Amino acid sequence: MTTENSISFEIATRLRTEILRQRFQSGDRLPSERDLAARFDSSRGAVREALSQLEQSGLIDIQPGGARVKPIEAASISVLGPLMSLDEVPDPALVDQFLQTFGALSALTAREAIKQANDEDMIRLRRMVVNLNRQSKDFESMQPPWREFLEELANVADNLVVHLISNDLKTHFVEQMLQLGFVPKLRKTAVNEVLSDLQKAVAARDGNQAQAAVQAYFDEVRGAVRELIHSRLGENRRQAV
Amino acid sequence: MTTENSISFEIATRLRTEILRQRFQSGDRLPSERDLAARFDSSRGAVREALSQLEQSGLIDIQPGGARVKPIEAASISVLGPLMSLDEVPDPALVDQFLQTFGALSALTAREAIKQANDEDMIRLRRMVVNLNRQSKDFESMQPPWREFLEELANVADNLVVHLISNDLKTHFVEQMLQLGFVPKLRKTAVNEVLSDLQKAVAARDGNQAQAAVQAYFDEVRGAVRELIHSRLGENRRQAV
DNA sequence: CTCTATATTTGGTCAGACCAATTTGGTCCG
DNA sequence: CGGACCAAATTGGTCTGACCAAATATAGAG
Repeated sequence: MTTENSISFEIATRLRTEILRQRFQSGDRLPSERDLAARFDSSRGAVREALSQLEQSGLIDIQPGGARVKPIEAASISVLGPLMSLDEVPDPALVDQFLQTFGALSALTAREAIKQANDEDMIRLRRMVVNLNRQSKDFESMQPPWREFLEELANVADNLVVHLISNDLKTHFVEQMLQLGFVPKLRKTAVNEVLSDLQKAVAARDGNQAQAAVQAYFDEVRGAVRELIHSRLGENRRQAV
Repeated sequence: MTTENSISFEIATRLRTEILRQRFQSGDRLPSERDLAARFDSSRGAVREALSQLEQSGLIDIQPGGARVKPIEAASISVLGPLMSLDEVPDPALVDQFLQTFGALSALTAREAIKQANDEDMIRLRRMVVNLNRQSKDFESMQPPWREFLEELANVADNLVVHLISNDLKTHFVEQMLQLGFVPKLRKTAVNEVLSDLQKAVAARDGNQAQAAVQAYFDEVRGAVRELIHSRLGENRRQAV
């Protein structure tokens, strides 16, 4: 974004973090706008803009009488980014849920893309899958062609709902993963099998099989990422001692 | 929500509608805050709160020099509700995409719920599936037990990411469907087959099979809803003539 | 202790002002 | 004619101070 340097954005960020860190019980009243303005050494207008954002993301409920904190479960998906950035190393369970979800949506996209593709699309997709199989089966070298493949699937499937969700999901996530130098170690034999299935599915134009294969790939990534985060958390714990 | 009666909310709603109706080309500059305040007969503060919301939902980009409209594809999932409410009868393609997506997430939830359920959970789930099968196979009578079943699955799976997405997806959608008196006509034999598969899957604790069955059910609903919307659109066209 | 009436607090909105950055318009030069 | 440059107008970002109506808290009466 571009307006991230404004005071209201800063206030929203700090309040959001406090809420996500459970500094407030659900149902608690937030300090009044005037108090917040004083605390952040700014004006009511800036605070109101920040609160307006937090309300739209479902974290608070503004009423005459006071703003009340809502449970995290009531929030919108837009809080996922901030939620994963709370600590240096994100919550493993949350990352796993993210990958599950992103995998399911990608798999759906694959199914629908194959269902709706025209001949040219299929040619392109087949070529990309073959290319995927050519790469050595480590995460680093497979990432770019996978990304390309998923984007092409999304183009063909042309599902706006999934697209919009992906906008929210990818925000902050990929960058945080990369920033941590994430290189999950995939099990090559398993990945080979998945890719083989995927290639067959695309060749035979079998949407359901392609869906299963894509999901299986993400499940592989999930397992590798889980291990990686746990070892990372172990390191941090050792450093802390 | 509770603050939907404010001026800033009204301004945001009207501007959002105009943007979604493509009244502005992507990249166009929005009128200045002062102009908008004059046009809506209000103050800059109210307009700024509205614009702040629109920016958070990814519809515009506020910069010194002016606010610019972004392409809809860049928006957040929170625009889905307004997007489907643009016309009295929502865009069939969009509804189909919604059901695809919701179905895929529900199917994922089923898989993970069965994977993580303890013995008590499984007993409850099995009972609910049997109960599902007892109902007559029309949409109206199956809706409540399905809803209950899906909620239970979500409780067991406990996937916050899917939960947050569902918050956004369900907003405005269900009510609009109900408001239209939507009663899709399911193909009973197909539904029976799906439910039978689902029951077997839950009995055998086969997550993947349950996932496939749930998805198949949603695909059935998709087909029925598609027909229904098309006939509804036909009626409207006839009325218009 | 309960209930009511009053005073205070809170959000909703507005008007007006200042600053810094951008945009715009015009001018001058090649 | 075209491009570079500069000044003026515009725009967003922020603050101050004010008023209203609704909600809340408080004190007092029963």
